[in-house]
Amino acid sequence: MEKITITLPDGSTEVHQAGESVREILSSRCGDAIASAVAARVNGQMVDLSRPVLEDSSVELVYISSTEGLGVLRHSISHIMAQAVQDIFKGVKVTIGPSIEEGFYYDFEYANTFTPEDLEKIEARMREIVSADHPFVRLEMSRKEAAAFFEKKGESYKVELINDLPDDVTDVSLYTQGDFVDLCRGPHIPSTGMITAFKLLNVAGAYWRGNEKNRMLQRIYGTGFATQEELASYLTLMEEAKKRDHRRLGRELDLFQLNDEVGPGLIIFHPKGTLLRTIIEDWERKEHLKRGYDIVMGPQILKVDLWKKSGHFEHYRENMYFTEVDDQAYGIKPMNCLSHMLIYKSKIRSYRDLPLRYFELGTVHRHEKTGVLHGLMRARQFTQDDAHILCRPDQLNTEIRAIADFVDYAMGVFGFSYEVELSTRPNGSIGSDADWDLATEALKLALEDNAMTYDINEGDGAFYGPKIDFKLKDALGRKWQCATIQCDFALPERFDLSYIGADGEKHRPVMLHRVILGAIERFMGVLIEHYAGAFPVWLSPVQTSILTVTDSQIPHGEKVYSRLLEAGVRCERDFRNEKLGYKIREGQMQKVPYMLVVGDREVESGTVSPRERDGGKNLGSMSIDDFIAVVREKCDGFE
RNA sequence: GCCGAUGUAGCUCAGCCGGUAGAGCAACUGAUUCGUAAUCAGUAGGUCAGCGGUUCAAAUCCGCUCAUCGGCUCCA
Repeated sequence: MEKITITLPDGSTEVHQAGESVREILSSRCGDAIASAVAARVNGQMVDLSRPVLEDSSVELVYISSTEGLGVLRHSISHIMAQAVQDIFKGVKVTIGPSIEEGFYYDFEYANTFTPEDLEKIEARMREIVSADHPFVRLEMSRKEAAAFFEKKGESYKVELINDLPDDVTDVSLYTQGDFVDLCRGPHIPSTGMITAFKLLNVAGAYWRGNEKNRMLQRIYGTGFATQEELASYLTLMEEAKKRDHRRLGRELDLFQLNDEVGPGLIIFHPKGTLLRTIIEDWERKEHLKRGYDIVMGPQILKVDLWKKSGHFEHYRENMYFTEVDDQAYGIKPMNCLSHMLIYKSKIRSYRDLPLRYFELGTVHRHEKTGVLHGLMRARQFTQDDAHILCRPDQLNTEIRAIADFVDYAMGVFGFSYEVELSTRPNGSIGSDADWDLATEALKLALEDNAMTYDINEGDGAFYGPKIDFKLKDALGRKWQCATIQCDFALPERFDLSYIGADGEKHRPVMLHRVILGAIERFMGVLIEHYAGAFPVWLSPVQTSILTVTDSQIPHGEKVYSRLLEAGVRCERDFRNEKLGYKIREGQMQKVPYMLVVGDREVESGTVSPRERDGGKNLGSMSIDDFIAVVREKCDGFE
């Protein structure tokens, strides 16, 4: 028997027989620990504990506590779910069932639909499979054999998957637990009995292979954890997320409404929502002016011919609204670029004039499909903090880097971290390959110059150019696309934009489309959920509320109110005939940062007693001016 | 747009096997004048999403439409 050398995580080595399984190799060494391992990593590759090791290798155990280990567990649960589903329902075909960030899913083809009651039945059957403690067994077959095997079972999706494997794949692996067999790369946990905590969550439709031209399958989502406690805390977190839902908070905090009588995807901003929005917009204008942008404004509707010229009519028509005025066809703008192009064209431009940066808080309309609408996050009318930068090719790098810095600054101000993605040329786009390459390279280079790490999203660019997307992460770790930078050679070409170079000849400028917060509506939605409605002082539409103890302090309360308004503090009065505790409770639920208690003591000394929302601390009585200073300090650097 | 679920008072929800609607909170009115998360009492509030069908009778059963929610595809 051949001997092999095994390197352990601590760097030590052992000699073993070739062909011993990972479990055999590590059992003496790791003792009890191996019982809680779900899989192993051999030379960096994830494998089953039962996998034989044939050559010199480094070997380590993978536990549920690691992200990968949890993924293995969840993936195994998805197999058990598939088994349970096929046990209970006849005529179900299996497709794919991966683990995902928060759990797992499995897609099935089934003539009937799964109901919530079915999920309970499936869960019950899964528990039986778990207690039967079936081992997960790996089988290897040639792809031909495997295809024939699944063909015979009528599992046509599996056959399709096998047939679509790259040509150089000769063998595939299958996993069985009990009498269930599935095509699968693995690895899996040793046996079904290892599972302690799982729950099926919901049923949803999903296209086969994510393509809307394909058949719609039924997807069952579930999740699993190492312990019941972790599962319970996950479910609690979901409840918390629900409480932060911006649609719910929007109503509770009286920020905005979505009304059926108005129409889907159309938002009415109430006074407080409008105030919040105005604060953000004022901040934007100031920050843009600081960075050398010019603020501009274009019309809401532009003639259809102009949209034909830009390419939007051809490439974006399904998302546009059209109208007619005096027998003339108009398109309602889904993007703000056209007016900006015409501003550029209104004069002859010199190379010395560039870059020109046109900024518009531009309201656009897009006909979004009904199924995607979602409160403020996905609306049919929204306002972008949009800008178009026209520059010389040699300025591209500096401009892109400056935008990336701007985004970085803005995310810091609002308290978000973010990730960066670069999206390349999609199908059906306009422009030459050379320009696309140039633009893509420019974006890439700027990111690298700024030392930003990024992922590449192949084929996900806009129809006119590649883009950098910034996905911000909120307090619950959810990601939202907000900022984007898009590089565009096509529109300057279509509009025949030019500048006079140092050589006295005409040259073509390059254009950057970019947003920092994205859509103000979406950004507000994200902010609401991020802060759970408890905005920092500088953003709070109501910064303070004055609470009288009894009616007799109303005159003093009014005085405080007008002093605060005058000082620019956003302020409300709660002079109702209610007990102080009642008013405080309400102010707390309305998430007002400071409540100013005004009782006889304050009247006498001409002061206020602020109570902090966060922590409920009573700051004691202070003069009105001192309180104004407290608010100003909290807003310092933002406004 | 696709798959599924849901739609009852401002909000959260109850309303069984069909017999013309109910609670809590909110609102309003009155009393109370109160010191850091809910004072008491009373009043009002519903074309049961809309339209059509079945039935002696529909919130309840059936169909269509609209909207919302969870996903898929798409996206700021």
